[in-house]
Amino acid sequence: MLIATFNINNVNRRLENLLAWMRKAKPDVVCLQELKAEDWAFPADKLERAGYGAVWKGQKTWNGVAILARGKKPVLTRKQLPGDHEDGQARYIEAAVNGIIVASIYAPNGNPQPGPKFDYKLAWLGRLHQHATVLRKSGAPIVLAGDYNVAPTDLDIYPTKSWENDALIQPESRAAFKRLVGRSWIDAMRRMHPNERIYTFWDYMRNRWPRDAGLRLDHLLLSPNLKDRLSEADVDREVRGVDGASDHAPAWIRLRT
DNA sequence: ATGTCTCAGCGTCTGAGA
Repeated sequence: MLIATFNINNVNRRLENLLAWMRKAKPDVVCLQELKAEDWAFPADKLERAGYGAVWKGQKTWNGVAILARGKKPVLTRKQLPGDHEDGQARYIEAAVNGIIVASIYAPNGNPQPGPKFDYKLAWLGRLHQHATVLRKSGAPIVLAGDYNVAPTDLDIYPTKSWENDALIQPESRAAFKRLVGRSWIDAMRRMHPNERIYTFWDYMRNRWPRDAGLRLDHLLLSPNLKDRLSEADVDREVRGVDGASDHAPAWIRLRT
């Protein structure tokens, strides 16, 4: 079973890119982030025609997350992260697919830092940690996939000083991610490629794609009971190079059935 | 400070967010 995460950066603007990649990669499950569409504007009919059922949580202009499943509709279990009733941002959706609980995650960017947006990012990652623990203790197999907006270590960013003050690599951001992963969750990409520089995001600015000046921000965390099923993990980098591409590429894992 | 891209709105540019 192939499970992918893809920050699409506007699902309607880039629907043709998404469908072209899906025809080629044939993922069983796709977690999407940054839909940038309200619920009514989500292209469910077109995805259905491509063979995928979907659950989604949209929002006007910003954020928005979805889970797609080939040949079936995911069974929705949650549409928001617990822990803050005031939080109306569409950054979390969770569903059961093929016996696995899958979450599509879009963590806050957190810039500029320091400031309220950075505080919100750290608090949000803390809430995710709490909820991830609840999920893990349920004993179900779980995949937490999405854009965490954290490059966990210096191996997850090209050698540079340009991002020194950016929320994506601050020690507090990295510590929050590390706490979440803890000793239980498996960072699937790192498990399969312990020492490689692997990126999932290349900023539009400053020629960063042609220079391969990327960051690894999109992660698939597996609950420990999925350890022996993980057979492959990679990034479909070429997707970043096509016309009208998102600034992220799809990251994916393969699980033995 | 800049670079890129996109969208919304007191709109054919500007500010905001990533």
